Amino acid sequence: MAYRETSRVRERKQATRQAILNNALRMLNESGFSGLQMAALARQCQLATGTLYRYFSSKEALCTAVFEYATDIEIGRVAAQLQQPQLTAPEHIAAALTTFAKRALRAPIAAWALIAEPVEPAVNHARLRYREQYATLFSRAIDDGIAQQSLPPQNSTLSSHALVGAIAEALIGPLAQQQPQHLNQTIAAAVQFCLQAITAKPYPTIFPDQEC
Amino acid sequence: MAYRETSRVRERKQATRQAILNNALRMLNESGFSGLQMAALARQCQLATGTLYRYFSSKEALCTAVFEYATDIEIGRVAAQLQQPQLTAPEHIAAALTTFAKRALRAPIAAWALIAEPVEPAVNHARLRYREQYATLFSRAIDDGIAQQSLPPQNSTLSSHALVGAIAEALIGPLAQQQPQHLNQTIAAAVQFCLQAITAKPYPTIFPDQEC
DNA sequence: CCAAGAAGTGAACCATGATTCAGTTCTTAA
DNA sequence: TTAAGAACTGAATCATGGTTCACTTCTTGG
Repeated sequence: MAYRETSRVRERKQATRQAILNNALRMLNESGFSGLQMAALARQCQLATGTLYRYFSSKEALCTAVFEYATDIEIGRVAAQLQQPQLTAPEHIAAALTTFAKRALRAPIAAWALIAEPVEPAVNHARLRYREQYATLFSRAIDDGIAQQSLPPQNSTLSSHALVGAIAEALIGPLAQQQPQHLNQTIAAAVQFCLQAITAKPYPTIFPDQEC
Repeated sequence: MAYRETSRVRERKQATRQAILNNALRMLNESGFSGLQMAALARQCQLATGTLYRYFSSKEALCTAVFEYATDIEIGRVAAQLQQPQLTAPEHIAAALTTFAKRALRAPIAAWALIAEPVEPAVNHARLRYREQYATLFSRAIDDGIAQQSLPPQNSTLSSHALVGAIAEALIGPLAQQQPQHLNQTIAAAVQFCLQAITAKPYPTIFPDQEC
């Protein structure tokens, strides 16, 4: 035997892998998963198509990796807001939602790709984990608030999902096309909407038992 | 000349067109737009593939028509709840959100297709109209509530989008997998969340001016 | 320097699924 | 009954885009 992988090679491969992910993330920002094509990606990376398959066994695997890579970044930013010392739970949540919203507006296509674009089953598992992570982050913050009595008792899991949904829909959809100078107000209003939902005293349950 | 379209033929064509839409809607319910394939649809309709193209110029046109057909049904149901006499605005909205939620849970794939599945540009225009219609319905109801003082002043457009987003995310995502016997409670909780958001007295604006 | 083993290449291949079109069948008015 | 004009058919065609693989180039221990 005459060849054995050395650390120099290992690092170069690691760098290539990272470059692939970075380029894929850029493409994700430009056109979502559906615009992420193997041939185009290879060109971006100055690699041959086949080479991509030495790093990822399939497009699905690549997408999953990109998804997780992007996710880790996003989740990290939001988590950081929730960990600032000296803030109450509502303040934490307001800060986190604002970060979520600002980042989503800055990279709307990627945000949509992470949140809503339908993808292969394997990528969808990654998405479920992503949502789960958000849900966990927010629901933990809500539970903290309940414990320290800065928030009223509530189903924190449901609230956390609803929070993310409200922000996402309010910002990603048609409203996101509006003038940039109004965006901050829109974000503030959406955050306010969310805070009202979680801080208000329980609204008497209305459950019209209609058929539908 | 010996042939001229008669009303009998016109009606038969109309029926065929409707049958295509109905079958397409059923397929949409089973597997979303991505599972809506021309050959399979033709088989369902007992027609040849080519015949579909006599009724719709392309798959995109067909999808758009199906989208609008499905949309009209959904919007109609929600609108009906908002028009019940003798109810206050919060009651109207609770009823409408409940209907929205129940229907979404009964046909989750179609709901996801209408709300989130990425589609051709033309279909996307239809989706924007769809969201716009929802937004209009709810924002009008909110405006009514503000006028009759059953709701506090607020940005009704934003609130309406956030309402739909909160319900959709709370119900379409992971939560929808839960046991059916808990669904009603989940719906009630999500509706309560929404009502708290729109009925609460304004929460002092927090707008952390962080970078993100 | 050499040979073994990897990594890299990209044109060819393949799968999927929309679209077409030449031929067939149906409908109608004369 | 007949012929003009539609409507219908479905196999063939086309487009897209992921995946493969025979071949070339690089890396490394001896």
